[in-house]
Amino acid sequence: MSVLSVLKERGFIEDLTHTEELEDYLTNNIATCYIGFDPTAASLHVGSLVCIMALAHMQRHGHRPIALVGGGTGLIGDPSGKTELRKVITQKEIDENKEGIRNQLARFLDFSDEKALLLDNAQWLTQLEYIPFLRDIGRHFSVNRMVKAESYKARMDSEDGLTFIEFNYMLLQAYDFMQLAKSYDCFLQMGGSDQWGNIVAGIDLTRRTLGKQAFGITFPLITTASGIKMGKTHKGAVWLDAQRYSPYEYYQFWVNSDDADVAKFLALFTFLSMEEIDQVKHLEGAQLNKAKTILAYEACKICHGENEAVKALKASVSMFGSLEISKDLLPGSSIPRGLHCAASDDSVPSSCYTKNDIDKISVADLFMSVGLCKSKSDARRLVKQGGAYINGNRIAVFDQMILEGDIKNDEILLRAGKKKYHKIIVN
RNA sequence: GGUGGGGUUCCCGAGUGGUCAAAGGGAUCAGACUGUAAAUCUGACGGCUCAGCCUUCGGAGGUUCAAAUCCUCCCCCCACCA
Repeated sequence: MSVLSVLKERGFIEDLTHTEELEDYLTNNIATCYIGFDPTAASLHVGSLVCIMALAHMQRHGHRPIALVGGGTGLIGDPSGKTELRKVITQKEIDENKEGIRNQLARFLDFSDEKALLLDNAQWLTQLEYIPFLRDIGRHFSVNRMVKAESYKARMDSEDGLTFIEFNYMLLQAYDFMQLAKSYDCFLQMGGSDQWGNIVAGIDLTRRTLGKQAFGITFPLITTASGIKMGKTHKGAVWLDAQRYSPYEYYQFWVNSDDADVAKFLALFTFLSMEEIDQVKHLEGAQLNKAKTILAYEACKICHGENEAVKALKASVSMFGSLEISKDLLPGSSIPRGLHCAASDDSVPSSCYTKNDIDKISVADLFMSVGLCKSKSDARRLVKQGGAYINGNRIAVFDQMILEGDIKNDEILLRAGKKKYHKIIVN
C-alpha cells in the first residue's frame, strides 16, 4: 500500500496537488519531503502532532523526511490564518528552541544515517540580499494573486490589517521549498491546511526557477468534536515535553477525548492498523472507554516511551478505578492486557513537603500551593461547591487545618473536582 | 499629516456621573446525571484577614461628596482622505 493511500485512509489528507504525478513520484522514488516547524517555543505540542506523524509515516515507507525549523522565518512570523500579528522572537531564543524541537522529533523520527534531516532555513534566508531577492524571486509573484490568497484573508479582513513583513512570508516559504528542491531533491511539502497558499507558491516558484515539478499535501485542521482546535486546552497547549506536560497528564489528555473522536484519533495518532481501528467505530459506552485507554496508552508510548505509558496507565487505574483490557480490543497495541487494579500511582502529579510545611497550613492554602487552585478565593469556592477532597473525603470547611491524621503512609491525596489529583509526599 | 471612530473584567460585547466588581453571550470551574464521554440541569466565575474590605474599565493627571462614565495631556488601534 502506498504512503499516499495510507495517509488518505488515516485521515491525514485535506488536499493535494497533482494526484497522479504525486502518487507516481512516491511510488517510484525514495522521496524527500518536508514540513516546516515554528521555533516559537522549545517544545512542540499536540497541534503539531499531525505533521509529525505524517513525517513518521513517510519514513516508515522508506522516504526521507525533513523537518525544517523556521529559524529564518521565525524572525518574521507567519500570518497564515492568524488573526493577530505574532510577536517576533530573537535569534537566541530560536537557537534554544531548535534544540528542544530536535530532541522531541527524535522520538518520532530516526535521524540516524541521514534517514531524516533537521534543517534550519536561517541557513539560506539570512544570507539573502534585498535587491537580488526582489529581482530573482519577487518577480515571480503576483501581488494581485497574493492579495486574494486565502492565507491572508483572515488578516486582510481583520481590523488589524497585515504588515508588509508578514505579507512577505509567502515568498520566504516558497523560497525555502525551492532551496530544498535544489539542494536536497525535496519535491514534496506538507503542512496544515492553512499552509496551502504558501505550499502552492513554493511549487510555482520551483517550477519557474528550476523547471521542476514539485508537490504539496495539506492536512486538515484537526478539531475536537466540540469544535476546539486540537491540542489547545483552556490551560494552554498540550506540550510534548515531559517537563512541561507530564506523561500522566498527557495520558489523561487523550483519555478525556470525546467519544466521537476516538477512532479518528487512533488513526491519526497511533500506528495501529486500520482494520483494528475500524472495529472501534462500533463500540459504545464502557467498551469505547477502553478504546480511549488504548489511545492514551499508545499516544503516550509514542511520545514518552513504553515505560512512561505503563506508569501513566497504572497511575490512572489507581486514581480512577480498576479496568480490564481484553485481548481482542485493538490487539495490535502493546498495552498490558487483563485486569488492572490499583497499584502504583507514582506518576500522579505530586510534590514533597516536610511535616513542618504542612503543620499549620489550611486546606485552602495547601490546594493553592500545590497549584490545584490559583487563588485563595478559588480554593474557597472549590470547597464551598463541594469539589475539594482529601484522601477521598469531601472537605466541608475551607479553613480547616491539615491534621496529623490526614497523613496516610506519609502521603496526602488531594483532589479538586472529579479528575484533578495531586499527591503530597510528607517527609 | 488631516478627519472621523475606537481601546471595558479570559474572549466577544453592554454600560455615558451614584443603585457598577460592571448587563448579556461564549469559554472555564464546581455539583447532579454518567462511562475519567457528550448532551442536559444547577451554581460559581477580580482579590483578600469574605455578611466586610481592597484593586480593576489603554496610561498619567484633574473636576466632584461620588467617575468606566466629565475635563486635560499622552500611548495604541481602525476607517477614509493626503
